[in-house]
Amino acid sequence: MKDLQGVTLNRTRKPRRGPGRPAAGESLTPQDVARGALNLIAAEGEQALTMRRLGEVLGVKAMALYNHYPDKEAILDAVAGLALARLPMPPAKGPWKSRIKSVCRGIRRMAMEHPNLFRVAMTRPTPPSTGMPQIESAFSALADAGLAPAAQAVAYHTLRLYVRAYCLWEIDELNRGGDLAEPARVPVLDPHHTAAVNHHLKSNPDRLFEAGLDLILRGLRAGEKV
Amino acid sequence: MKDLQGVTLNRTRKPRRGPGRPAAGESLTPQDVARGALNLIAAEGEQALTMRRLGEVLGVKAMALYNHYPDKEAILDAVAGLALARLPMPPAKGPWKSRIKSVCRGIRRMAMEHPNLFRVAMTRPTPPSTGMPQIESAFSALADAGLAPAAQAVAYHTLRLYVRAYCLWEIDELNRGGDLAEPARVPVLDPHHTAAVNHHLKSNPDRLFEAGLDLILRGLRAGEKV
DNA sequence: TACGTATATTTACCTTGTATTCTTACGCCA
DNA sequence: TGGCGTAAGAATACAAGGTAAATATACGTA
Repeated sequence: MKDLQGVTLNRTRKPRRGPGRPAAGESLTPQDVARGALNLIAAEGEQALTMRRLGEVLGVKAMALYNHYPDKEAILDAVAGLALARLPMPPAKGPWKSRIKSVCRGIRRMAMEHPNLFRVAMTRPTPPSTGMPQIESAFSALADAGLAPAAQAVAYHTLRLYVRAYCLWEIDELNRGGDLAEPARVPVLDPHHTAAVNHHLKSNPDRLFEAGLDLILRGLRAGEKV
Repeated sequence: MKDLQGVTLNRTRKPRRGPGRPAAGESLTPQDVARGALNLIAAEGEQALTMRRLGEVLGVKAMALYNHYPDKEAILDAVAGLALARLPMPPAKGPWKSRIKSVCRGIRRMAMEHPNLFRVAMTRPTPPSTGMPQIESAFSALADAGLAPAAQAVAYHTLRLYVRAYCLWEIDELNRGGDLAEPARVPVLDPHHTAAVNHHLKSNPDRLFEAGLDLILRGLRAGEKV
C-alpha cells in the first residue's frame, strides 16, 4: 500500500496511553488528517472515507477529527487541495500547442495513477480555491497562440471541460470493464466498420484522448472572433 | 409545482383503507414509482429522494417500493431513463453542422429547464442502456460531414463529453451564485481585460456554450486522419 | 500549584437504506 | 361457494454513518 503523504494507513501511530492525551508532539494536525484521508481515498475510494474509519486509521476516535475540521466536507476539500498541488509543472518554453498538450497530459497522468483521488478532487461541489496554479499559468500559452482575449477564455474553458470530462469518463470505463468499452460508438456505421474503429482506438489507450485534444486545438486560430 | 409525469406529488391518492389492500386498480406500478421519483427530484433535487419521502409522496410506506424495484439505485436508473426519453428529436435534414448544433442545444435546453433531473440522468454510474436514440441518430450528421469513420467516432465522443460537461458545469454555476461567475478566467490577462471578457461572455448566457461548440466543430474537417 | 486550553473520548441522536415478518385483499379453481 | 396462493403493503427492526453534547486528561503558563 503506497503511502502518498507520509502518514501510514494502519494504526502504527505510537499507542496512546488512555483518553485525551496528546503526549508532546504526537498530537494530530489538520495536515495529518488530510493526508490520512488522502491515503484512504487513494487506496480504497471515496466511499471508504468515513469518519470512524479515518479515525481508526489515524489511531483516534471519529469525533476527535472535529477538532481539526468543521465537518467531513471540509476534509474532502482539503484532500482535493492536496491532490491538485501534486500536478506537474508544465514547461515554460516551447511551441504553444506543445505546452498545452503537456499540461493536459499531466492531468491525465494523475487521473490514471490515482483515479480515486482524481475523482474526489475534480468533483468537489466548489472547486478548491487554491486551484491549479500550474494549469492556469500554463494556459498562458493561449496568449502565445495569437488568440483574442475572449477567444482565449473560450479555449481555456473548453479545454478544461474536455480534459476533466475525458479523465472522469476514462476512470469510469476502466472501473467498469477493465478495458475501454465502445469509446465512441457511431450508430450509423455498419457493425464491421464499427468494430474496426473501436479496435483502432483501443489499440492505444492514449489515442482517443489525444485525438479529442487535437480536434479542439485544431479549432484554435489566431484572430478568430467569438 | 409542476407535475412532469402525471403523478401528483402530494398524497392525493385515494385514501387507502388500512394495511395492504390495493383495491382494484389503484395499486402502484413501477411506472408510478419512477414518475413520482422523477417529480420529486425535478422539484427538490436528488437529495430529496429518500425511500420514506417517496413512499409518502405516493401514499405508501417506504418498504412498499421494494415490491417494484430491487433497490434505490434501480429507481434512479428508471428516472434517468424517463428523463432521457424526453430529449427532443433533432431535424433529419439540413446542413450537418446545423443538425449537430440542434441536438446539442436540445440537450442544453433540458439541462436548463430541469437541472436536477438532468444531473441525475447524466451522472448515473452506468448510463442508461436505452441511451438517447435521438442523439445517436442525429450524430449520423457526422457521416455527412465527410469524416472518416475513426474521425467520426472521435468527434462524437468529444462532442458528447463537451455538451455533458458544459451543462453540468453551468448547472453548478447557476446553483452557486445565481449568475455565471468567472466562466473562464484566463490568468495572465490583466484584470481590466479579464473583466471585459467576462462581461462579454456573460452578457449572453448562450455565448460561451455556442463558442465552445463552434470551436470543436471548427476542428472537424473532411478526410482528417486520426 | 492551580487553571485555562487544546485534544480526545464517551455516549447518544438522527437520518437513511433495507431485511424480515406479518397482514390483508383479490382472483382462481375445485 | 369456499379455501388458498399470491401480490402488495405495513410494522418492526437493524446497521451504517454524520455529528452534537458532555466529559476527561494532559500540558503550558501565571
